[in-house]
Amino acid sequence: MNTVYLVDGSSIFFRAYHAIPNLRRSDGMATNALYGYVATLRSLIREYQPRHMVVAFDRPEPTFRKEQYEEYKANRAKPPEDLAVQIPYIKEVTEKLGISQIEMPGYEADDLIGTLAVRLAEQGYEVIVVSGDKDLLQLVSGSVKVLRLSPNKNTLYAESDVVARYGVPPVKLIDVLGLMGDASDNVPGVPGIGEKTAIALIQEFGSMESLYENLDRVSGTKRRDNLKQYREQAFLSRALVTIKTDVPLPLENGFIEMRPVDERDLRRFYEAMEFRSFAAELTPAPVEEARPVRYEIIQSAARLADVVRRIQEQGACAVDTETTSLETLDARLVGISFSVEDDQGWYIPLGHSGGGNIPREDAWPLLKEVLESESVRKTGHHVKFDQHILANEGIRLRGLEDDTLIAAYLVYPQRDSQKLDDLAQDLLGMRMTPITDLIGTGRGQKCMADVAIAQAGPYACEDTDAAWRLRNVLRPRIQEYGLEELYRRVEIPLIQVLVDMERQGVRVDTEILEEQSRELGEEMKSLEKEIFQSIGREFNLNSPSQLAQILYDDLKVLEGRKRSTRADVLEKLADEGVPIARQILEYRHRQKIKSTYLDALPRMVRPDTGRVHTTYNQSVVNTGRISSNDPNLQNIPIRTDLGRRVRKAFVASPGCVLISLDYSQIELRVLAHMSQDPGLLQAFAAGEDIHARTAAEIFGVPLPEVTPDMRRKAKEINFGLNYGMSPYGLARRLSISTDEAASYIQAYFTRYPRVQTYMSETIAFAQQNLYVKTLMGRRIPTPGVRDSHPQRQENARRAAINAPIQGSAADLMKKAMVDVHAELQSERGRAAILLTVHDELVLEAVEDRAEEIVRRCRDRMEQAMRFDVPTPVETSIGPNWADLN
DNA sequence: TGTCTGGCGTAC
DNA sequence: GACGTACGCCAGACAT
Repeated sequence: MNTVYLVDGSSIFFRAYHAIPNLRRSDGMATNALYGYVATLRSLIREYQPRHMVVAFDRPEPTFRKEQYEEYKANRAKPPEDLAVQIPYIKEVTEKLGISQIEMPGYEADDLIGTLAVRLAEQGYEVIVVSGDKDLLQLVSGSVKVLRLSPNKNTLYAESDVVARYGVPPVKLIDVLGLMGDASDNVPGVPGIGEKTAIALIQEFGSMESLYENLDRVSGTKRRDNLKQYREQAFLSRALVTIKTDVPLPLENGFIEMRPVDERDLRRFYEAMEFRSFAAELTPAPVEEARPVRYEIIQSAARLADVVRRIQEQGACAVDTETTSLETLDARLVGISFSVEDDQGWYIPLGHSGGGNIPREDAWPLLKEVLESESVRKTGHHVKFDQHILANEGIRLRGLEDDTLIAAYLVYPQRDSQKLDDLAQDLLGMRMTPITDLIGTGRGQKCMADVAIAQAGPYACEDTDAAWRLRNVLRPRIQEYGLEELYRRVEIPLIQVLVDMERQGVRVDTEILEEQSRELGEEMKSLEKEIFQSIGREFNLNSPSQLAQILYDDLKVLEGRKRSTRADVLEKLADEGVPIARQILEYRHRQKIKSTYLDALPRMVRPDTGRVHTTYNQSVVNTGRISSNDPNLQNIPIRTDLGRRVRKAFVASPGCVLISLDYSQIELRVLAHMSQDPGLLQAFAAGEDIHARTAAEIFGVPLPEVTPDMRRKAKEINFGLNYGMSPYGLARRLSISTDEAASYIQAYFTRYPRVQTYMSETIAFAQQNLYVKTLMGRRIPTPGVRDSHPQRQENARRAAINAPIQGSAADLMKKAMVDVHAELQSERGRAAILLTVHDELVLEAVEDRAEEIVRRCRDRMEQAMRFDVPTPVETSIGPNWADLN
């Protein structure tokens, strides 16, 4: 039976606050309401094992009832401070318990519950409303029951129980309450009419309407007079106690499902709150060795042939490699493990130093039958790494179906660890052997090749066992969250694209870098000398704290508590006529370029190929972007001439050219599409200069009369839009007053009203769900949007505005990469993707193929996703990265 | 000697 | 302080 529990969170924690007199954390923070709330939910979960549950909360803002009746709840004191401090934690723990929560300004929890109850009952659910409050009994119907909690025993009210207790059916309760009033909410009712009389009257007349039509039949003069005199008040009271069942609630698919609990995270929370008994229950039971595992070490080619047959029969397996190191391009294969069932695994030793391996010539053909077969569907954790290892051995992994790292990144983006061990622990309750148990730590660390096979085998099998089981846990979630397309069509195929890009690398001319480094080194030396001379002593120019001492304490050209020496502060100082400020800036800029790029990059070039091979990370950036490290090739300078020269060292191979393909104004276009603002859509459809168009709109002049300065301002506004721009931020960027900046923003939103609507809807969604979504359904957590700290909440709101835009642009680029990669397969090595820099792809191609490749790849990029605006791609061809664009 | 944090600055 | 997302360098503090 599909039963959904709708919990009145506010009533539960208010009751807990009063029921539990004094409970505090050792730092003094009150935790009584929180404790009672958690205890209630825990017992609810333990007793009923619900699969669907939602908790609703009241909001602090006045509700529509207050508008109807000024005195509504006027008797309620402001919640005491030691209750208020607990509210954020109540929301936090609800999230951690895997329960969705809902609240909406202007409505009470009752109304949200009422609406959900009606809607879910229509969908065929059995609804159980959980509350300590009697008002909710009016919702009871054939498919809605109310569970009233009380310390001694919980009482479930079906329709007949309501009649038995109150003498009227649930729908008549509002009439009863309207007459008798509700002292706790300051609802007046009719004077002199209490519960007994109200029930009797409604039993006799059936409703308030019919009571008033037949007023002359009511006994007792005084009572009749009161009813007559307070007629309006009676109807108002009934309106006030009537729970709304038509609140406009956006209801996400899967919203009512209970999510799996991250026990480690929950335990940390309980520990922080000092709920020791709750925490203790979560401590993993001392490893249940009872679980029998069938892990086998494969010692002969004949047995390996059996294993291969078994995997082929199954048509799917988890796979993992053991290697000599973590250096993707240098590591060698030590062994491979496979799993095809829970608690099962095979380990195939191939490169252990002590012997006992299956000989290469026997193993490779058999392994390839599995690994290179499309029809054997593979699962792994962080498969990009294994693909590199196998590629190092000349094996190309095909038939990849699941990467549990990527799946977990999509399904649980809020987790702080997506490591296999942690996922297995938290999602499967499986405690895995740390690798350090095998190879040790620190200086004495061994290589996996030197670990005995008998030890390595079970360890390796655990990995595939865990990956196999995780796959089965994660798959339904991918489905349920509507992430199938993103996962199967984009993220999984992208893995191979990134493997190829990383292996390809990009050619870097170290001589160019070394020459520039020498040049900057000399300039820095003389700048340093000049600075020391004018100050009169030497110090470490690279040390912000020493520099602050000079500027704030010695020269006293700066003052303030923050003692910042940031570029914008020095910039201002230079404008005020302090010459060393400019010199320090010049020095800093050179130091940055030299240390981060000119000197660091040559060290990363592989001497055998003359190329650098970055690592792309597909599962770190919150918004879904890819990041790059070792080295980071996504922040190579371009803004200043000095920095831009670094790009001259990124060169094409002989006979080849570099190609740049970049999406123009992609984030603004995404914004146009997502907000559906007519002005923006039209401007992009018409192919206008978007900044000039924005300027014309904001400043109210015809397009031809837009001055360069107007356009510059409009450009900053467009830029700031993505970032949840504040008047202050814009004012600083444009060096204008905050008031002026505010008026520009105001003007913008007047001309592009849907943009503003879109932004407030995004924030409302984030506050409702604690995440936002991209066009492809990627979820981006926004945990801070309910933070009680105003600054932190403000920051989180800006992040929530930016996330769908940045994230949707990332979806697009990832899809485009998959498409472009497919397009280039026919070139058989004559062209390759080298770099991805968020809205730009850099390719390398043999010179005489370049023109055609540009054309084909541009088309693929422009068509990668359907948008309501064009997504044009700008292209260029050149001998090095500096000469592109 | 290694590891972590804060300040800073590069990219989109 | 004050507009989003990353990565990496350096100095300086601290642990080993």
